[in-house]
This record gives sequence, structure tokens and C-alpha cells, in this order.
Amino acid sequence: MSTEATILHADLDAFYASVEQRDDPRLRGRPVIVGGGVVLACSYEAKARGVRSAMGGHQARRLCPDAVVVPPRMSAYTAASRAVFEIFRDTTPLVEGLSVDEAFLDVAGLRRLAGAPADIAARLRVAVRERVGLPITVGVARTKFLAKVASGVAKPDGLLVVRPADEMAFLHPLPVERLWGVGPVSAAKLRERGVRTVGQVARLGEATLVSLLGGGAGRHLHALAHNRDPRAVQVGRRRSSMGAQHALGRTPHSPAELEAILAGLVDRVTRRMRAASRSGRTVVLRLRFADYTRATRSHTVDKATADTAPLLGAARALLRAASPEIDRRGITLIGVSVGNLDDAPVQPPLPFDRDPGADLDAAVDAVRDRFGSAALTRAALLGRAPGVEMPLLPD
DNA sequence: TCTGGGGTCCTAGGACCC
DNA sequence: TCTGGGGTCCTAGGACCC
Repeated sequence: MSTEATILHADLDAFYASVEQRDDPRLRGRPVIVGGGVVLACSYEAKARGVRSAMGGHQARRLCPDAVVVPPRMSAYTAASRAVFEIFRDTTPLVEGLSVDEAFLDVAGLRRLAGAPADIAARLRVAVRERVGLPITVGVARTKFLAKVASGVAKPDGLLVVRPADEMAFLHPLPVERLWGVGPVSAAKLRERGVRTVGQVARLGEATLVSLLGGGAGRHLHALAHNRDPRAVQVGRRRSSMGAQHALGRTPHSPAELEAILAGLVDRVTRRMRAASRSGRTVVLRLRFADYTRATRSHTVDKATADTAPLLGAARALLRAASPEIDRRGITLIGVSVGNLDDAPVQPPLPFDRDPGADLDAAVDAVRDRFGSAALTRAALLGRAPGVEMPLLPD
């Protein structure tokens, strides 16, 4: 791990709503809600009025009657996301996407080529604004965790660098909810013990945290509160499951209707799997009952596939087995996901993945000595320059 | 807070193997 | 007949994230 703040967490602000405001000038400066029945995303003008994502549409309109409600345009968001990720990868080859609108970037080793991390981050924000037309917040720190916390604190449209010497002073006064991985349940358990800030968490022993939150979560939180996070930025991670779901509302559905919906969901998922050249083995049926409790049922088939027929067969069997429970409790959501996706790497890991700092720096110099061009350097690092072989990089 | 749609990771018991 | 320790896979559930 670097002793310098070289990890960027870049996070688009109110992503869907910002795309809507970009594409329709009448929406700029106004509260915008994307999604009808439920708020998928909302602009900062709407957030200021208490609107939150995942909130019911009725409540949102009550809080903010003058909000403009627009239907989602997924293809526009996907296109914007692609354009932004291109800028990320123009910045450094070490990009780990977390979702459509956020990523970690490791800029260790780029100092001589591109300047200090804070300057790289500032230029990245300008590039996203100019080339894609969207506001983006960047947090810069020594670890992924701190970079993520920093971007959260800096939102919206901000830039925050946490210098190594300032880490504890930055971290400890924050409320525990700021910690990545602390949700409503853990926050409530901590609050019961009178623990509200990260600093108070840090004063709790690891054993106490484990007894409170369980082994994994307790150890994780203890490490984070003491600012220990050795996780490296990982390039080329692939999703391990794909799914689709459909909310049903309150009206009753016959078994035949449910089977038809299920077939549509499986078809959607397997299409996406085939488009991405992925195959999977575990079919998960996801149910939500009338009382909003959830259940899953899963089955693993022998052979990984992206074909609709075998996966639909498995899903259908799971649904039939669950039908007595569905009859008894009512059903408000049905979903299918396919997990255990085959995990062939996209491309072999680049040599500098192992040690982003030293190797990349040396590699940049090596390639630059040979070709004398920063642009070509980047292309070479990405393995795209004709005639440039990756073994050129020192191992 | 009356609830979409897409994911990740962790835990825990049981089956099964050596 | 009774027994140990270690490992992997499967299933189900839960917390959390955007």
C-alpha cells in the first residue's frame, strides 16, 4: 500500500437526475425526480426537500409538489456511464468500477507522467464536465475506504484530498453511518451502546465489535475505524451474478401468470448472459410476500449454461415448489438471478497490477525511453499500441 | 419510510470427501 | 464400532450498496 494519497474514488452526483438536467435545460436548477412509483434518483434540489431514492412516489410528491417527475431513460444513462469510464481509463489503466456511476482509480506511478493525484483528480472533474456534461465528485486518499468516505463528504460537485497526516482527524469525528458497510441495522446496534462516531468505534475493542455485529462485520469495522484497509484497486473484476426482477403490486396473480412473468425474466437474464458471453450454474428464485418479507430458493445445475431452456426449467421447478407458500402469504415481487457465473478473466493481468506504484512508474519510464510519447505510453500500458509487447514492462 | 431494480459479501448448517 | 480434523460445495438468509 502506498504511503501517499494516490487512490481516487470518483462518483457522479445524482447520476440519473443529472443526465436529465443535462439533456433538458428546463430541468436545470429545479427539483427532478427520476422514476414514477418509486424514486430511482433525484436531483440535489429535490434532496434538499427531503426526497430520497427508494422513497415511494406519493411521499416524494408530498415533500416536493413542484418536482418534475420524469421516466427513466436507461439507454441514456448507460451511454453517459460508458463515456465517463472512458475518461477514467484515459486517466489511468488501474480502474475498478463499482457501479454505473462510480469507480476507484489508482494513480500511483503517474506522478511524472500526469502530476500529483490532486491535480489528476481536478483535471478528471473538468474532463467529465466538459466531455460528458456531468458533475462528478472525487475523493483522494491513501486507501479505497478513505477515498470513498472522502467523496461522500465532498458531495456534490466537490474534490477532497485526505492527506496521510490528516487521516485520523478526518475520520474520527464522522458519524458511523458514513462508514462503508454500516447500514441501518449496524448503526442502530452501535447507537444502543452509545456509539455515534467513528472515533468511538475505534475505542471499542475488536471483541466487543465482533460480539455486537458478528465476526466478519465486526473485524471489518474495527479495521476501518483504525484506518486499516489494505485492499488494492482491482482491474477487470467481473460480476458474479446477473438477475432480473419484477414487482407485482397487490393484485393477485394466477400460477399461470406467475409462470409467464418468470419466463420473461429468465429470458431477459439469459439474453444478457449470452450478450456478455457468460454462463452460469445457480438459479436463484427471489420472492417477496405481501408482508414484504423476502425469501430465496436456489438450485444449482450440473453444467454451466446461458441457454434459456435449462435455466427456465430449474426456475420453474423452484416456483412450483414454492407455490403453497405463495398461495398462503401472497406475493408482491418475483425475481430470478443466475449466479456461479463462469469466471474466465477478461484478459491476463498486466504485470504492474501486482505493484501499481513501483512497477507502473518504472514501466512508464521504460516505454517513454523507447517511444518518447506520453500518449503512446498509455496505449502501451493498455496493451493497445501496435508493436509494443507487454513483456517490455519490468516484472 | 408502505417500498424498484440491480448487485456484493458474509454466515451457517448439512452433505460429502479424504 | 467409534472416532479426528480439514476441505469444498450447496442452500438459505441477512445486511448492505447504488
